[in-house]
Amino acid sequence: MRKRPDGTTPDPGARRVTIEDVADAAGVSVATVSRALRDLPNVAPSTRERVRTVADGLGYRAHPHASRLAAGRTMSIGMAVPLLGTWFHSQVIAGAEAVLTERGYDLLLGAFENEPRRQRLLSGDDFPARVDGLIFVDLPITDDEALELAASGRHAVTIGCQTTAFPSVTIDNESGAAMAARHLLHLGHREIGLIWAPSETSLPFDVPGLRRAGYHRALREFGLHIRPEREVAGDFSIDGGAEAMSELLAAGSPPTGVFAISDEMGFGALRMARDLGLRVPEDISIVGFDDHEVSEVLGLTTMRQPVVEFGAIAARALIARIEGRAEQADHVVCPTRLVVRSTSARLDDLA
Amino acid sequence: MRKRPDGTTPDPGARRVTIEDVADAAGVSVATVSRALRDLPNVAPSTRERVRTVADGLGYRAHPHASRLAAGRTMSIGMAVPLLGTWFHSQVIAGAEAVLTERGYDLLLGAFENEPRRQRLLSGDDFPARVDGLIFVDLPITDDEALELAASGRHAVTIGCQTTAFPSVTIDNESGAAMAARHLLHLGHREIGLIWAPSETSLPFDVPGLRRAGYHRALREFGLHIRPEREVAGDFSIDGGAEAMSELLAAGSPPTGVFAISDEMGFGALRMARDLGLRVPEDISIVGFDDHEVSEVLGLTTMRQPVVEFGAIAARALIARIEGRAEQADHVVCPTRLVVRSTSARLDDLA
DNA sequence: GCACCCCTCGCAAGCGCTTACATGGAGCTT
DNA sequence: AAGCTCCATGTAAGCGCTTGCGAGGGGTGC
Repeated sequence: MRKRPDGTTPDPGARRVTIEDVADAAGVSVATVSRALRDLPNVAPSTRERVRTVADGLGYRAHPHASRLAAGRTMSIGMAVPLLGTWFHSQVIAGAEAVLTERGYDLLLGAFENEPRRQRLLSGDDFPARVDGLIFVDLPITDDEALELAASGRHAVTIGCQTTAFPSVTIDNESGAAMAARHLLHLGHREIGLIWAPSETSLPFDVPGLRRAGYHRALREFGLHIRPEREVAGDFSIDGGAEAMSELLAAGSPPTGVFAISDEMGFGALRMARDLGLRVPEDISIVGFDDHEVSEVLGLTTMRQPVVEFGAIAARALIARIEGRAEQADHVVCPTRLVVRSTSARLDDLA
Repeated sequence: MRKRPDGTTPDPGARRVTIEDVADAAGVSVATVSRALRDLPNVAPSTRERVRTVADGLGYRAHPHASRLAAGRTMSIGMAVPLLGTWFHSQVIAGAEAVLTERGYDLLLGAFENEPRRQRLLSGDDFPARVDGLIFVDLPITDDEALELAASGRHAVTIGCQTTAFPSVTIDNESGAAMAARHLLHLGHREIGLIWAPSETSLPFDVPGLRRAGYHRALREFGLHIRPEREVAGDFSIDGGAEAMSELLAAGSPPTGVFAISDEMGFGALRMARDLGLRVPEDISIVGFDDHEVSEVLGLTTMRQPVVEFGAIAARALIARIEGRAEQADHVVCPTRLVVRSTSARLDDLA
């Protein structure tokens, strides 16, 4: 049994194999073991091989916290999302996880549903301190906050928003939304409602705001003017979409087409329209944004965005930064694409 | 500037406030700081207060890896799920995260889409070594594996399956499924198809197998006999459900009611039925299992299970174990409940 | 055959925190 | 007033790994 300086005897069951055990068994120093196992130079091939064999035989694995402490690297990255459990964020997380795991990084997850938690995730000495890098998903972060974080030596990548301090992966929300609205316009619709969400922030990358701007752009292109009563903001959810739809339909002259800035809101809108006795698309057309996996089932016309890719691209860019390569473009803008299904139809087809 | 034994000068920007800085500033030893900040006994109230103030002023936070190394605790728990990005698992994760965060634990996420990764998540010296406890979601784990993990001093809770070694949170899959099938039977259906998934394992808590058994039980209760050609196993996904449905409908005498063992498979079944020109529920009834958030939109009749709760209950039980309390019941079986919507109707109503 | 290199490897000082044990003074007991 | 107990602190040895520095040894060039 291994002696310990403090004289205690470690629990035999719980004792883990340490680098020292490997060193003893291989007849070399711990330093050599460390170097051999991590493919560092200056280790004779034969030694490296022997150490590897011994380590495998003993089932040795470096104690994560110890190596992290000593090396200053954690081999884990932190991911901050506004909400866990939503389709969009799950997909992004899944995309990132696949890449991270493959590269040997662990994924530490955090949600910032309130301001204290947001602070914590941004506070250089807390959450960011325990990981090698961060992926912020739709995190409202000012340029100053980002610069401060960067100045303290942290690596990060943002998804869905953009700062000057870090790489980002986004889509062109405005163009995408314009394309969605144009789809309705091309189908002959002129009374087009918007279901969006309140802009939570005044930051320049406010997603709902950008999509609304795209909708405006398309309307203007067709010489229509913006009618505020045609725009209803709701909760970014199915129920939010349903409520917004009901409000939209309660108006004097209800729209013949509706653009919902997320598929989930679109789902709610669809349900509400049908609950109110409208046929979709015969009486009203609905277009969403995301291409949620269920959209196909519902036949929802939508703008597809490569959600899983967001996570994967961000993870790759982050790792590249951490490992000192900066191969990736700083700001990746992913393509979006209209997927026409059965919730949108020509105005002429109206009964 | 703080001197370092090795003579180097740390990057001023990156230097973090250490416990030593606090000790110096407060005029006490690091030991006292450590004790004061962690509410350990044997610290004079006045000292504790002073240390706290100084620490706050300096913005001190214990370096996570250092304290973990020294204390042996990580204040983080690991969660292993088969897949990231599915609705079910996202919900479970969300439920766990909320509890964990509130209690100050971090969430380390891992997926075990293949066997090497499963091994890694179970290997006492790897993933489990870096956390204080584990939550396994639908992880195929044998009793032996669980006992071995427990013997090496690890804490864990399983969701969706059960071992003798750890607490668990599950539902009564068989009864739930029987209830779903009975719903169709009560509506007068006698030709009932099953869309299930291949049992990946021979473990006793095989979910698809249990749900299938429940379906069998209900049929038997009604004096019907099991017809293997009425059971199609598919991928646990929308497309899997669609394919299974198409196979079911291709048979000579198609069923008038179908029980899909997950809502997502139910979605696919629904889509396929409609694509093939069938009206639901007029021509065929469909019942799912889960109560996915989109099920309401689609009107899918289903068995609801408290998915978010799974995560929350597991997290609480795990923390109780870790912190030496064992207040929670060992094996929690959550209730399920039939939610009748519009995809199921009386057989009489058939045209 | 000698000086010089380069390579492999060991030594030991950390990384920042926790904690067993030692210390010393204040307050009590008798 | 001597002897104890108890509590607040300090001291220092780890936790297990990484890494700068130096040492020794075999090769190479002239």
